[in-house]
Amino acid sequence: MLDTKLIQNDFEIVCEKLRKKKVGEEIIENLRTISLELKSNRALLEPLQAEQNASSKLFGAWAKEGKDINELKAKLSANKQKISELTKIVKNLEEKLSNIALGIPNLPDIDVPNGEDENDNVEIKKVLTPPTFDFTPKEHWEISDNLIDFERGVKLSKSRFSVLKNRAAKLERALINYMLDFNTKRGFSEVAVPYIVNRETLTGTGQLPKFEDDLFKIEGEELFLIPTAEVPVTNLFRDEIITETELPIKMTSYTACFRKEAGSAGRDTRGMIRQHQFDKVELVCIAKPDQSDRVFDEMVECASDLLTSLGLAHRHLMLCGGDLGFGAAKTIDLEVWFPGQNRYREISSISNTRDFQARRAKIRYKDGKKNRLVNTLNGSSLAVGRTMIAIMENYQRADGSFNIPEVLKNYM
RNA sequence: AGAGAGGUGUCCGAGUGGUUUAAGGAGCACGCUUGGAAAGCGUGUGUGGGGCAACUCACCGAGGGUUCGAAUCCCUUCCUCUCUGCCA
Repeated sequence: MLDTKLIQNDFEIVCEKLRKKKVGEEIIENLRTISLELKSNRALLEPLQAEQNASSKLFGAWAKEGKDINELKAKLSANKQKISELTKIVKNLEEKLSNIALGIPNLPDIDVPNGEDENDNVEIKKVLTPPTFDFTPKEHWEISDNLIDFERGVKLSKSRFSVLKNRAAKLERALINYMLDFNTKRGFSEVAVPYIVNRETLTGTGQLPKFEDDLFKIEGEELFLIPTAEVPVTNLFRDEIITETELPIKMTSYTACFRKEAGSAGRDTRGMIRQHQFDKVELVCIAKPDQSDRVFDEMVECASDLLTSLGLAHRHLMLCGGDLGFGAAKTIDLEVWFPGQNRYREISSISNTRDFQARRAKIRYKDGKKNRLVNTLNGSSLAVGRTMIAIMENYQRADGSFNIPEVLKNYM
């Protein structure tokens, strides 16, 4: 959520920044109008409430002394009417305001490049060189004939579900353990969290109210399957005031993730790239505003080094404004090389949301006497399924089998 | 799932219609004291909004209602605990 004071006072700057994210000015204008209207109505309401409070106190005293209270009572009744009318107006405006405010995306950082979509993302650097083959490299589903069972995944559930067998199942498990250990050594403490969360939790991180269609909802309950560990882990601190000395808090968490992939019909239907259920090891950090850039770099480095340690060639991309997610002020994607597809594909996405989620989720820290909003950051380290198929493709041999990276051998 | 009890600030906890303007305690911060610390004493200390400020409004799980006035009474709902049932 954006700071309504910022919208009231620096309207032009907010519009300018949101243009990068392709948000129309009418929405911001509307938000500003309502917030100003709310402010003026509150200014009318509050003196009435003050009077009501004071007079009601008098009422008690007078009644005790046996004074005549009929006139006072009439006055207070009339005042009560006015208060209830104004309260209705104020409540209504508050609701309107929050409905609009919760649907407006975060402002991008100044160094975020302009651009329409993923084609305008800016490559920052490449790490490692893609391997060369003396045969035509295959795609992962050609390599993994007996290891990933797509047909039975569909039988059990529906399309975009799969079953891992034997060495693939074991590799998946090895990767989760390896990733968690790697992150823990970098100072991220491990947490295990629920996979089913409520509406408040999803509103805190920004998935709701706007993106309900992307979520699996539990029938008959106000509960949803998590689309990423970012949701429960960030919300660990919802409605809390953190002691300043505890910051930054750096966490890592393995969870399954569930996404409807509502908008991606027809994309990546073949193979394991885009599934309704997938495993991911996530990094989540809570930091003071002046720490968050440093923490962001640490997270990018952690995920990138993890890929390097697995011998996987990858590149860093700075997302342009048009491709930036709803809550992100700044995002760096890591894309790993897939020889079978002959291209780089996303395997990690690291974002700084600044105080966008913190304002929604009311995550604050004590700065001397003042409570201030923290910055929250999240990033994958890494998407496990995609890492597994990247290993299959990059370590494949001519006979259709594949090797296991050296660092994983102790985990297999 | 059924029955009972309960949800008050960072924590514990008092509070069944009118100085609650949320007591008291712990913790925390600062000061005094001390060679230093502890203890002791003093002061400060909930959240959110408006205002340069004095100050002011709202908030006692959430949402409605009754009343001139609600933490307190009524309704709805969520959650926690205990017992019973079920279950890995």
